[in-house]
Amino acid sequence: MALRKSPARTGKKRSGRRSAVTAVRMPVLSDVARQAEVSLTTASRALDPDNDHPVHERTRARVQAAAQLLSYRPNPMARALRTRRVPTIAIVVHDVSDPYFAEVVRGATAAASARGFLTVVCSSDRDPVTELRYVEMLCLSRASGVIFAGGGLEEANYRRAMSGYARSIADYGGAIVALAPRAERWPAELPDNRTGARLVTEHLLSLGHVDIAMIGGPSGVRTSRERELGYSDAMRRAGCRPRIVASNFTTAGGARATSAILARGSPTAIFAASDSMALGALAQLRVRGIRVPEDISVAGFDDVPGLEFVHPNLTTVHVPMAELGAAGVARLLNELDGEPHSARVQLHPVRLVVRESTAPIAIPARQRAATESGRP
Amino acid sequence: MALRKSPARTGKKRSGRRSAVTAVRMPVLSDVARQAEVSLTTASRALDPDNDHPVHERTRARVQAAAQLLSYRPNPMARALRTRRVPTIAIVVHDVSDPYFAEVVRGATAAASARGFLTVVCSSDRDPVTELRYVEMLCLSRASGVIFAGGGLEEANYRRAMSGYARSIADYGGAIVALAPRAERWPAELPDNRTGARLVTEHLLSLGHVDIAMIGGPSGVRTSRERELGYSDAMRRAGCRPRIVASNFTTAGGARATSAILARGSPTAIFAASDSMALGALAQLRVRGIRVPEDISVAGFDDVPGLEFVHPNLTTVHVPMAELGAAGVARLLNELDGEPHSARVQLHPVRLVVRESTAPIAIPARQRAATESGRP
DNA sequence: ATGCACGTGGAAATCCTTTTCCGTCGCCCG
DNA sequence: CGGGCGACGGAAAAGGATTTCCACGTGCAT
Repeated sequence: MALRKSPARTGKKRSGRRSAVTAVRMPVLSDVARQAEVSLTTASRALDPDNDHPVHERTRARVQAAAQLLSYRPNPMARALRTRRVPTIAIVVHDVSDPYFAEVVRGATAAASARGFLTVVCSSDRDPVTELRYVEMLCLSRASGVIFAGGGLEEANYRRAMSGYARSIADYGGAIVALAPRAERWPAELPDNRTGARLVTEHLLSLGHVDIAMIGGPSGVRTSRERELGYSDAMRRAGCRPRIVASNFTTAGGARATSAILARGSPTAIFAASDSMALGALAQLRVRGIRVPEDISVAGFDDVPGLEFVHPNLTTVHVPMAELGAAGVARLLNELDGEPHSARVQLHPVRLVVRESTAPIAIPARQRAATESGRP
Repeated sequence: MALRKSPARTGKKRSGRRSAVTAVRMPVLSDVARQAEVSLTTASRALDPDNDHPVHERTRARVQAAAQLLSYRPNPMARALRTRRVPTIAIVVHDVSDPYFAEVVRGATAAASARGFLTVVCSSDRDPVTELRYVEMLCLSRASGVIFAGGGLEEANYRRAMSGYARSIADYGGAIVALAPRAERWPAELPDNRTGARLVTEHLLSLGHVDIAMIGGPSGVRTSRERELGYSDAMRRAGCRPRIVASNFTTAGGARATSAILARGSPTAIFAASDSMALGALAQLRVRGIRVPEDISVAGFDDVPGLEFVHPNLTTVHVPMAELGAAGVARLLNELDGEPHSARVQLHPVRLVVRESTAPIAIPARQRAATESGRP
């Protein structure tokens, strides 16, 4: 927990370097007030639409004209100091270059910027310490809200620290929203992971597959668990035995997991808990000369952008990533405004997208016999 | 240019919601001063390693102990108000979900966070208006520095507005760094685009290709121009006629450009000015049943992560994206510290990465005859 | 006429840190 | 011994907006 003191040097060494031609000083509120011949107070009130103190319409117009004339913009730092909150929304992701998070971030920043909020993207690179450091920074700088795009850890120290920060954020009036299932009981906008996994699995089952292996996410991550649950449910309901090997949501991990699966007997279908891993599976199968979908069907999860350019086009579950990000921002703003909140967790529907990588099972006689007798 | 007034509502409506158990107020500097029995001034000086005012070692120790005891952290907003600068670095990209920018951002955020800076990622979605809006926000909030990861526009209004903001940033002591070639004469850390393009082209030429088409970037973007120049140079030096169709750096654009190229006669090799576009080319060639590299060789540019999982593995030019981001941060911090700056533009070497998508030309007799007689 | 409410506007406190300017003390030197 | 200087510490201003009181008039009711 020992954090570095305050490492951010603000470049104070060089103080005399500003451009020679002294630019006209940016106007401040008092300039506006003087120009409009009112007091600071009135100027502030006239310019703040949310302020409910009555200001005569004539006065307000005068002030606004003055502000316009001087092209005044309030100083965000002074405002932040006084209101004890900065109008920025932070998005904490595990990895910016993961296309899933990239999409979420895209949706969130667009929504935030449309409402005049800057967004800070913090990428923890899947390191809990880095993540906690970020969250502390955010606490200190009084970010209006924090959106956790990725799941949390179950580890005790992590959870304790995180709940401390969460309390502190709530104390100063900030809000928190999660976009992935977490142990903490925060407001959440979540994809319907379980249903999605059930849908893919049922799709594969309906194609005649029985031996369907799953590449799961890291254990201890709830998203993994939910997707695995959906898969297991469907499998068991169909009377098939689930078979999961854990991986880490990366393409390389997907490739490795595929090797592991093949080492223990080739299934006829592989369901990866994320598209990245499915891509790894595809690559691994190709180097082994196993055809998809002729020999093995492959399905992913997420429907990250660009999938239409991989071959074969991946069957997957569409998760509305950008929409999730935008919903997170909207939710955050609602919470900040103290509006009567909807249900704590809001589930976003997902849908199965069948493309080329899944096909009806080609049943060699040998294998049919095996599956029929193999389950007494 | 008309920007919305000050849309960031800071949630003032709900003011009485803070948690019932009044959390212990975060300690402020005066608490530390009282605890250590020194004045505010001394406390501030004792805690600031950069301050050169002498403080007795004993006093400093006492203050630091007090700060430790109270677990004091300076309030970033008050500090920012006073120093007129916030310790955040903004990275302006065209598109967060573009893997090229994602990598740059990853490198930059890692470097920045290691130095205690938060990074703001601003994604303009290739819209100049959005980009300008962001830059204005950054100006107002006095970001220490702005890194432009993408290129700028040549359009007059854009350039005028941008140079205004740049001046304003310089005025308050902020710094600007570019990671792509721009018209503005800012400090820059750039990939050696021209050499890279020359290298790929020479590679293709050395494989016997003569009819090499290039998929370029948008015209008016300097990165496009440089890469096109490297290609044209090499082509002309080899006595071959360059042939460029402009696209937009996206995968879809690459696919479209490929169609356009094929419509005007099939080359034996295609060089795309970015990997995204090369991926589009690969996809397009596949749907047309054209084999890579047997029928047509394809090369890209950037070496974005994950390329090892596409088939065939793409020959490309490796651009050190994360390194570029990190270098940008380092450069920015140097500028802020007013250190004697190195050359204004620092070129980062790139290197050719030959993989599977390029191969020696398979010369049908017909074609050889054509190329030999076709150029008198 | 006195009191009260209301609409309007202002003075000053507040947020918290950094920095400028000054004062004190001890010590050395001419 | 007076003056100057260096080391150290403090009071107060600055930074710019928001917000809490308070004041002043006007109109109305008592």
